[in-house]
Amino acid sequence: MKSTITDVAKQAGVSMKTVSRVLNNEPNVAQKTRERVLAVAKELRYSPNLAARGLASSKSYLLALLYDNPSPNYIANIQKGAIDACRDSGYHLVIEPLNMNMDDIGDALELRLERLPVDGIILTPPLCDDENLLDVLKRLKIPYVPVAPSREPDDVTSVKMDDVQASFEMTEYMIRNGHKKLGFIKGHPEHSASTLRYLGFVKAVEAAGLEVDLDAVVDGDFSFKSGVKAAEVLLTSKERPTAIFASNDDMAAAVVSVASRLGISVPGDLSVGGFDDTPLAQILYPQLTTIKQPIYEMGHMAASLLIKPPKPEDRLPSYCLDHKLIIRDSTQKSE
Amino acid sequence: MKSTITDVAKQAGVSMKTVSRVLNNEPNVAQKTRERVLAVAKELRYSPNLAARGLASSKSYLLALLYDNPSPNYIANIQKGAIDACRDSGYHLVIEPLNMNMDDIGDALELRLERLPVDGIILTPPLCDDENLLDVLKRLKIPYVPVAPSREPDDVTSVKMDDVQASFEMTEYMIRNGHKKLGFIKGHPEHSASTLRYLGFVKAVEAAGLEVDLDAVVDGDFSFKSGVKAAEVLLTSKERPTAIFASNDDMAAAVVSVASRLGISVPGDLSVGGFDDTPLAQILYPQLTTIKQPIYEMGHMAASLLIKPPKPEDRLPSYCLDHKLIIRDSTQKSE
DNA sequence: AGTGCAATTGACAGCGCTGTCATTTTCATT
DNA sequence: AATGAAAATGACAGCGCTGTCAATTGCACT
Repeated sequence: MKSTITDVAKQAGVSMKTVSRVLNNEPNVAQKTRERVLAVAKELRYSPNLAARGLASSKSYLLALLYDNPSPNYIANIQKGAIDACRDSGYHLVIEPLNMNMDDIGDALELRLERLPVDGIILTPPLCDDENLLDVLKRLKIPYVPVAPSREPDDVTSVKMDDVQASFEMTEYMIRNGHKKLGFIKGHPEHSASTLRYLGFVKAVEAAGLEVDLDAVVDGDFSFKSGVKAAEVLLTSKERPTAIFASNDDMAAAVVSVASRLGISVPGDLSVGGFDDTPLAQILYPQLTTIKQPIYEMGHMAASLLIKPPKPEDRLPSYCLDHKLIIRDSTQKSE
Repeated sequence: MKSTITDVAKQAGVSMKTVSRVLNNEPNVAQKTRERVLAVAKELRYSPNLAARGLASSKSYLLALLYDNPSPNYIANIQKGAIDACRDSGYHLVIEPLNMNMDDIGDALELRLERLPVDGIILTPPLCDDENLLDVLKRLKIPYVPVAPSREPDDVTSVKMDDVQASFEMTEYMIRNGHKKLGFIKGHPEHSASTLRYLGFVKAVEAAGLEVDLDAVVDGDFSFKSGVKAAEVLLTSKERPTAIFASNDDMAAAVVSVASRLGISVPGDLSVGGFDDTPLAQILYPQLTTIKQPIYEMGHMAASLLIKPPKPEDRLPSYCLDHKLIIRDSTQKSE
């Protein structure tokens, strides 16, 4: 039989309210009382009834993760991070896939929120840049945290990574390995990350006193297919690069595939770098050198910020989390 | 201001209880009354307070999805199916990643369930075969639906697909295309699907009056790497197969990759079939002919079964959902 | 010992809904 | 028109918790 707060109160010889105070970490409880209550609660394996709590406090103890991201991997990691953050705080995560292409996405969200009011929302890209959505959330006054938004809103805290710096590091790593002829494959032009990653590449090249060879910078759109096209251009040009940095793993995989078809050995004749550290990066042969985004960490941080918002005075406009350059087998020193 | 059931009751000129009955589709309400209440509810944009409902009815209107599956794609699809099923019934889905390798997985689950009691649980593989977990669920008397379990429990309804039949169809398709020398790459020996898929292959070969060439049946473990090894064996043997059926897409991708390295053209010289229809299957060049599992559908069905359990008299031991043979570019007629 | 103030504790209502059971209405049948 | 059973409706308590506010206790200081 599940025990209630009343059971704990009786057993500990205090009032329900005091038990409630202890369980919610409210101040003004004598240390001794607090310990006794905690001990009894543990003994009785008490855990509060979420519905009752929610009803009384008009909180839901629920966070929602909104997404419309084609990458299951990205979503899975964000989810995991958010769930882990929720777990210790008695919160839970509900997930809400949303379809970007529907015309009335704002209404759809509003309807969902009416049915299931949540205490906060995690917005993942590309949803975090949708004006309709943001308007609805502001109007409904629901706290939210955008993950990796294009433009940082000035009124809410967001969570992100530094694409420019990551891209800089990958490029610098290649240059440090003696590569001078560098190729770059851009991402989808409408994706803000594309610009940033290219920027980091340019910065690193220039920082090394080299020059960006614009003929070796090719457009792509993050798809494997576009990577194939780009790789064909780069690998059949007369001044073939010795290293190619693709803006994501799918395109990097395409480079490896095209190289293999053309009899160019990776990493012997060509180093290849990707971005994202998708499962693909380890499936491939050779395994891809790539950038691991702090996806899990961003999910974790976003949830934490919603559960325990920092005081207004030490609110940061955004939290930038650490990425990691993962060196695997697709890159090596230039001969 | 959010409206309550009382508002609707007043506006419709009935009692709260009648409104409640209408909203819960209970019988014994005059058709006229029902319509009136529904109209008012719509007008007021009323939607019930989940917490209050849960508290009063001691139901949670929450379903949990338990998983420890390395494939984000699989999970994402199950989730999507389950969520869509929940959406129309006022249910919501919370997700619970669980770690198979922890020693006290049963306790961990029990703890979670104490904190967040749910009305039902969807168990995905490989969790659905864990005795500890099943014991806990039975003891706690929480309804659950296993998805694609190895052994069908006799007391609960499960949801699955027909691996044997799917595998049979792929093989038959290859044979129908004139292939006589067929290679097969097995899956992980401890995964029940491996056996079933191999069985379907054997059945189809024999049904066609052919014989299974055991030299062309190679072990694998579902990983890309194991696929590479298997492909090397198959493609360098003197009696090279004209078609290879790999037990999953990762291994099929490995076959394509090895073939390309060896100068064997796919599908010109070699047809390749996979299983799962992972995103990889479409990323690859050529795109993989494969089997699409009804993952979304299984998630949907599992949730539906929990939300609205069939009457005991027409309970089925399991629901087998339709897979689909997806013919893409990695297979063609044998010359 | 007496005073005042802060720290601690408790009594109680009520969050929005559903379950129970009593009451009223409807309607086929005599 | 009278009767009875079934259908429709409503009154009310109470689910388990927290917010409000009042009551009590502890303690430093006269």
